Amino acid sequence: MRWSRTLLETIKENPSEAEVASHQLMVRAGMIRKVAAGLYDYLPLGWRVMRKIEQIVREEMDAAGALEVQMPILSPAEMWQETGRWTQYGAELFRIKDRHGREFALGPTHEEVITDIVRRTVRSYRQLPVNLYQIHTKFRDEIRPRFGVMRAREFIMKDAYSFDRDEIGAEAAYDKMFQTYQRIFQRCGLRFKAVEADSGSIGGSFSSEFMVLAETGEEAIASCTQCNYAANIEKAVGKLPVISPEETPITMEMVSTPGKHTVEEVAEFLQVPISRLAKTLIYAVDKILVAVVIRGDREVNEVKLKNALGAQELVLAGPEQIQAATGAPVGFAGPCGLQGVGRILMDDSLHQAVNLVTGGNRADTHAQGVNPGRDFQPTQILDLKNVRAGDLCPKCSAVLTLERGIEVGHVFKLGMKYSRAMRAVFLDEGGEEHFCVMGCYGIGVSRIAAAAIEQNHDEHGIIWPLAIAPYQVVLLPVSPKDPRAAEMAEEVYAEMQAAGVEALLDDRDERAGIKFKDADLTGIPIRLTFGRGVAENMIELKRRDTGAVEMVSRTEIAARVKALCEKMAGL
RNA sequence: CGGGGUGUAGCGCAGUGGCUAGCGCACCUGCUUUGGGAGCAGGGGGCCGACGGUUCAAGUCCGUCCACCCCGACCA
Repeated sequence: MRWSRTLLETIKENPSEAEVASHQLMVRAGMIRKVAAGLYDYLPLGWRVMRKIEQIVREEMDAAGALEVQMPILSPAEMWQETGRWTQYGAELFRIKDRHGREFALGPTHEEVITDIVRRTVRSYRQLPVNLYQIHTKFRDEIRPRFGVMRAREFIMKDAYSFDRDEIGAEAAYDKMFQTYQRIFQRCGLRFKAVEADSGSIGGSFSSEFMVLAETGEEAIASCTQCNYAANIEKAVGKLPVISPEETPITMEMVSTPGKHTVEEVAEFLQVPISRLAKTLIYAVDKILVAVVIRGDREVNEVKLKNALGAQELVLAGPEQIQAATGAPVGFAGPCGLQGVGRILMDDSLHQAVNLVTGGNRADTHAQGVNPGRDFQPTQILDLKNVRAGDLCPKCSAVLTLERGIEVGHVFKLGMKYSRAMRAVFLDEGGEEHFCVMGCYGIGVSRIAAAAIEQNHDEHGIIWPLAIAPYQVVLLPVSPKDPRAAEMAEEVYAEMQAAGVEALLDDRDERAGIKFKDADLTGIPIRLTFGRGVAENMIELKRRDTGAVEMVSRTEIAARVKALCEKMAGL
């Protein structure tokens, strides 16, 4: 491709709306342009990257035996009602009505539609297992779209769904996809980590996320410094030592704590460490109030709490609800004698803890010397806290660290959630009917591009991994007025095309500085400069990643570039 | 949804209530320049987010709405 014909406009200044490097660079390099919040045009350069990523995904999915299909973006409300997700998915589901008033969803994911395909197609065990996938646009009305295509309302996703006759088959399908995903992300040149994850609104029994490690990632990951344990913070479990187990329990007594309603204020006032406090949070869960008691220095993990309660909606109770439930204003709730809630859940950080300080369920009052089991009876003791760096690994008890990541893939074991709700059944050898056992597997194609930039850039611009670069080589004649250089660039450009190398010829009538800056900004892995060396039939070859420069003779250039491409692609 | 911020040329930004709304970049023409975002000269491009109000006079003040960005979404 000739640069002058690509409608490729770069800009010098960062757009004011872009915060993170990938967003800034994608806009500056002319890859994307914002249409509205969370909606982007993919311009020619950006779209080439998407197609590169799609192609890698497609090749690996095909190699894994999956079948590509295409489902409609619109799906009828009835299907979503069958599984209950029409109401459960909430405001994130884009809904529209047709001219007759019939309701549709813009697909955020396609479990319902794929299950409908299978229930209408699969009748016999002989047709199983099957794994169907598609690559197209998904719609999610995100609370807050941000970071460019990283969290957009419309994005490109590969979604795959496996159907098996039993758990053993489903397990194998899951493992196959897990391995396939590792290959895909490796081929895309990403540094990533697979972590245990919560299944969220997709459901199912177990899931793993593939995280690209980056400071700007929206997800927090806990991982073990010794073994291979790694989990999303939503799911991660950390062990911690119990508080002073050898201390003898003292008598519980009320103390006056006027105006002290945060844990920090109470700890300071009573001169005890914050970890000695047990805070009591009152949640409103589907109209019922639930108390959660947790160590003062710890945070409740609402995903864990939701899962423990089987709840869909979870909000902290308002001041009136708290007053009604505890008899005290906000800040003085405690578990002892607490009558106004349905359940008292205690985080296991307080298991065997002694002599705690809690709220007194009376204004300006706290209780000291509180001992769980003696002074109050939790309904359940559960792990409900967020892991912190320094907690201990649940598998091997080594220290856990926290990192940040960008979720680029997620694989789920779904079980029979959808096949049962939508009656996707088959007959076995004995003529007996069974539900299909499902798995589902997503990859954020557009997010991979952003994640790759987040991991691979410098102050000059993008540094594409070769496999997903929009072009592999940029040819740069330094002076348009130098006919020998221009001519040689044209010849080499033709040779590149003949050799199957994707080349971009910078044929613009621009000064050298502009061309060099743009070559760096757009991040094309190999740059060929036709300048001073041309008189001696030499071409300068520079790698964008290492910055290494070498002079290559005119006769060897095609072979050299071809070999370097193969090396950089890891072939 | 709550809080904060911003809307002026394609992009980045100036602009005491007072003449025909500016600057840099980008764009077009010409001349010079030519290995790291050139110089000079000339030029094109604006519903100043929308609507309503105050005023002799509104980009500027007031109100309402809209869009976009950031933080938060309840940790007692």
